Amino acid sequence: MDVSINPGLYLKDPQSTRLGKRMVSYGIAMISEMGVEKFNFRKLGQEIGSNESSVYRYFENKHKFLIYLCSWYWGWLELRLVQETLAITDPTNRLEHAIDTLTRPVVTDASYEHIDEVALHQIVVNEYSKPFLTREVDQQNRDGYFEIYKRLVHRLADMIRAVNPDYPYAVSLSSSVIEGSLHQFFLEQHFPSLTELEGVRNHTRFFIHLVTNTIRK
Amino acid sequence: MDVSINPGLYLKDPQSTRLGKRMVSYGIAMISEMGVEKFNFRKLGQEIGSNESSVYRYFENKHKFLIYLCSWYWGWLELRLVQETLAITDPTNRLEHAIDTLTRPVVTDASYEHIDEVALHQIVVNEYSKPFLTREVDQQNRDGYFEIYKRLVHRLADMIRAVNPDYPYAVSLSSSVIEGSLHQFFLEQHFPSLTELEGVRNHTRFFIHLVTNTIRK
DNA sequence: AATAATATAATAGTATTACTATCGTTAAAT
DNA sequence: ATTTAACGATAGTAATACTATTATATTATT
Repeated sequence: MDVSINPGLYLKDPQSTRLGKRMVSYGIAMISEMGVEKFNFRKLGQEIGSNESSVYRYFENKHKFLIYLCSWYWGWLELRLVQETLAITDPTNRLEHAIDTLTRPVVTDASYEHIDEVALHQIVVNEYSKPFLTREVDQQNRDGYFEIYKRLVHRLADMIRAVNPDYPYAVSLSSSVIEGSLHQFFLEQHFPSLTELEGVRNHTRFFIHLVTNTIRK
Repeated sequence: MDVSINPGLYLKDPQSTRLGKRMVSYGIAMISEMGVEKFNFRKLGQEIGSNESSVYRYFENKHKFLIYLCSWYWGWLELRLVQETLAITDPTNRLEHAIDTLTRPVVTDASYEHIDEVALHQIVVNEYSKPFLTREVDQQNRDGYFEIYKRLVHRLADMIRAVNPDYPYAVSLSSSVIEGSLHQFFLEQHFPSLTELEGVRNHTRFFIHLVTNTIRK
């Protein structure tokens, strides 16, 4: 199964060549270490034994590269969400599994060799709103760059509605959980006094409890 | 009542001079219109009929200027929170009023002439995580630049605990509400398909319902 | 195998930005 | 009246995010 990404996010599909895959792979490693601010295409070119200009032939700019990586992350999460909930017929049970999938700490997925999901999660946690918080967000939304993310939010919202069709804020609750999960991971790392969710299971516990109580009839 | 801000955020207190106040006032207007990316001190200097170098004598850099403005916002919110909940003795009632204060759309506060709270809220919504999402966040946290924000989160957490002392995630719930409120405003503006909270009262309804149900015994 | 087409590497260059440094002038304090 | 501090104006710097160009390597076509 492959994660499909809006072609507007790249000039040449990085999945189509060895070099392109190296850009993605090393890009994830570098950004998770140094952050997007200090990352640039010159450094990436050097790191992969290639050149700045070659990277620019694959990606228009750094920002789109970041959106590309985040899209991959959300697409991957969506795949896992579908896989892990497909067989579950009971709505409540399915919703709980969905929240678990979306909020528990990420571990490496062997299915994708050249992508380090843990490092990618680290990026998304530490830069999660940067793809959104720019003046160009509305244009980029129109261009469909956030489709995967939006689909994910709606999937969870559907599962919420399946448990309680009368709850009027299913989408807001869903977007709160997905964004909130990242935020709590961020707090755990940088502002531990602002969260109690240290440890592996607490994220999931917190959000399952929150959602089930919120939508209880 | 004055909002007190960590002196490390400025070189010279902008509240202490007319020129400084103009920097803050026009800075808010400009950033809310053009966003932090396109905003810079040269433009601000021009706008206030002064000079880039003068602005640099008040603020070390653009990022600290943004943190200064956000701190002002959070300090102002904290003041309102205290004012509006002080007289309420019933914990549940107090918590609901607190959430209302923190989540309802901002309207202008006549007490502060040179600050446009609505524009400031606009900034916080559209750039809310930028003060945090930098590599320097840990150092800046150590320097105390986020104390006001943290105090606000703990205030709300205390009120949550006052209603239900057994709920184990009061701080996480509090930080989720405060961050989530901004996020839902952001979605309303840029991704209306990801939220149902259009209109004036829905934000408050959503969060009061969420919190009270979540911590219900 | 020869040739054409394409992909990549290397380098140089440009415009912008986020500051710093300097200095003359104005305003405020003593 | 004189010192001191604040401000305004200009120039300069280092870094960044690209763009443009050309040479070289790789791949595809015949």
